[in-house]
Amino acid sequence: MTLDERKKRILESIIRDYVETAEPVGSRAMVKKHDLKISAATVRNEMADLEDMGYLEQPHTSAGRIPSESGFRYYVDCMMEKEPPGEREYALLQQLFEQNIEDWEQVILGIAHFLSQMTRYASFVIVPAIKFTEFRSLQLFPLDKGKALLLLVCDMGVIMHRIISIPELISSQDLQAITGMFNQAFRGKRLEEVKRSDLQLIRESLSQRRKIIDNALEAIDNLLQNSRDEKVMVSGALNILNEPEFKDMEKLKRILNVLEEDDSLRQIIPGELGEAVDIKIGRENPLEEIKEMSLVVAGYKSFGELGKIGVIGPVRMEYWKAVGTVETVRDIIEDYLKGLG
Amino acid sequence: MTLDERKKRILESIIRDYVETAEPVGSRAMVKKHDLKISAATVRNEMADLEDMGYLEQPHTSAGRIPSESGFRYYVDCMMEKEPPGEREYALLQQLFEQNIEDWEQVILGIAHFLSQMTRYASFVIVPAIKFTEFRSLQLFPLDKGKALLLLVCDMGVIMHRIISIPELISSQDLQAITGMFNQAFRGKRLEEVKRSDLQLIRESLSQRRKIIDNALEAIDNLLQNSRDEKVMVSGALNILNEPEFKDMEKLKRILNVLEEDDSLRQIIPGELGEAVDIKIGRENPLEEIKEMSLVVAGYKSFGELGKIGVIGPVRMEYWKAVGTVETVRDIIEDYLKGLG
DNA sequence: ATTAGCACTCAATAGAGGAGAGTGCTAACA
DNA sequence: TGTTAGCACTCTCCTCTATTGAGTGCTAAT
Repeated sequence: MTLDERKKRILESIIRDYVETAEPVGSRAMVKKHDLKISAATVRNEMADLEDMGYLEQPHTSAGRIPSESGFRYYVDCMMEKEPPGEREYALLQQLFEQNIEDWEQVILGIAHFLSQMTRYASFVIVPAIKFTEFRSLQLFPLDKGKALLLLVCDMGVIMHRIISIPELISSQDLQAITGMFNQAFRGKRLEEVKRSDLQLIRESLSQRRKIIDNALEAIDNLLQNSRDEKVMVSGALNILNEPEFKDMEKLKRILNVLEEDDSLRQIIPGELGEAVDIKIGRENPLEEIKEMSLVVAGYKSFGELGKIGVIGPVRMEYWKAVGTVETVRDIIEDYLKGLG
Repeated sequence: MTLDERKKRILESIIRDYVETAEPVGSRAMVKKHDLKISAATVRNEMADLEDMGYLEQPHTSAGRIPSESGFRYYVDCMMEKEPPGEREYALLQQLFEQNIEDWEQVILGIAHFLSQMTRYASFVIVPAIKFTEFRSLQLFPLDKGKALLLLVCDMGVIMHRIISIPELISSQDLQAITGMFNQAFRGKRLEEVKRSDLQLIRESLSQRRKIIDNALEAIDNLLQNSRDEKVMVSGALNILNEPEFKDMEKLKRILNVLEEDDSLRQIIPGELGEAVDIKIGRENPLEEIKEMSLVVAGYKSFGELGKIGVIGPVRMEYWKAVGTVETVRDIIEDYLKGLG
């Protein structure tokens, strides 16, 4: 279904006006504003056609037209030109990486912040679980009062620690022996491979130091459990307060609640993502709560896993800007991660 | 300024009704509801008195009365009976501590969550900086490619780490020597005492390994910087969406923004706190943005430092419940921390 | 000191009328 | 045949005007 040039121009004008003002667009006002070289009556005819095709709709008989979700979809698929961030913003983003190279957490936060600042929509960053990093070494440090620090070092700069209990009167040789045992067993394995079954194996082979090993194993299991979860970060959720379509309290509450809860958010975002930026408009979203919102998501490869970034805003979204920004940020992230590996 | 029994009863009835319904309370309806043994006319007279005293006010001539901020203040100071959480909730709270003993972060989050769930207001927890913990030991582990893990262990279970660069060809003896140096210099000191000047001292005394020491010092400095900041956690900010007084978008935005930004929040909360729970009602708050809200805060001692927990809600607050809950949670936290020290 | 009675006030609600923006249709035009 | 001007019509939004009703303050009686 392809539109002739004039219909396209009209559709685009309506979309741009509507996205800007959130008001239905009338034929006369539009002709004036966009300086189209045709009369309002002609535009009305074209609008009627576009409405028949399902790309426009009328809130009521005597109002202007607004783009339907199919209208936005057509625009996004066949007409849209992405609008990446400008020089200055781009520089700002890169700076983010340079400044906080040591602190990946900070970088992630910065990315989310940048996305929401740039687009004025809510943004999210999902960092995949780190189960694919490789185990490097394990250390036990005695602390005081029968406690020890268990330190788990992996590659990719992943380091985790826990405090465990140990018998008060254990020799440092014993401790070293146990440490060696663990290292032997785990060396070179991926974290996801270190399953309970492996842990069980060690437990059996070293029965004389059962207590301390049990504790250590439990701590490790716990750490792995944690690292198996992906991390979700949201920024700028309050931006939706500015959108007139959400002036209704109930709607607002529902949406903010979804954005606040990591689990609901995870459900919203598509599981699989291709190379291209993925766009879900309104009812294309599977979840009831956000059937009035649009989602712009991109996936990034992080140590072989799939991470996701994106923005979430009203259907009346500046898709050109959102897509341009999300895509740019994704590319920068991937470059950065490539540099690390 | 003390009120006679009847005036107190009337004031309390008005406060209870108003807190529940958010509507001005009229004489007739009140008499009926609370089954007071006096006539509406009498109540009207008393109300007029209470209004003269400044404890009540009228939105307009022909509306009922609502409690003024002074009215709430009088109630809170002279009449209120705290209402601590019930058995079940109390048990829930204690469970929180038992389950997550290893992960203080989790506990804090749980506390904030509990507070906001119980009271239905926004809650916050401020965890003081850990500058008063004592340095215990420092370790350097070589990782690959000229990198090492710097591990800083303090008492109270505080552990921090950073990755630093080291020369690729350094012997493990050298590394140990350097580690020993650091440990010597820092042992037993409080983190806040480890100032840049100390770091400078070490730097000079070991000039031959300048590069690695510089890196280590920078990392330590960085870590200390981080740990010097108190942590702020907010939960249930969206609860204010339910309060009818904030149905105005602009007001809502201002308040949510304050709750979202750690720094603004810090400014809101009183710096010094005594034993008792502190209550700030409406305009008693110094900051413009929350002059329409009330604050219930309690301080807790954490390793000699002052932490804070509390809730923030509309002036029309269930103070009895808020105070009871905050106080109970504070006590439990202090008990728990005492057990740790 | 308390209460019943009554006139008065004022916000909230509903309805009516008018203005304005926009449409669809028809007929004229290039 | 595509485009345009003209016009009647539609429908929301705004304003203006009762009307209602909860609540008060005052007065006089108990």
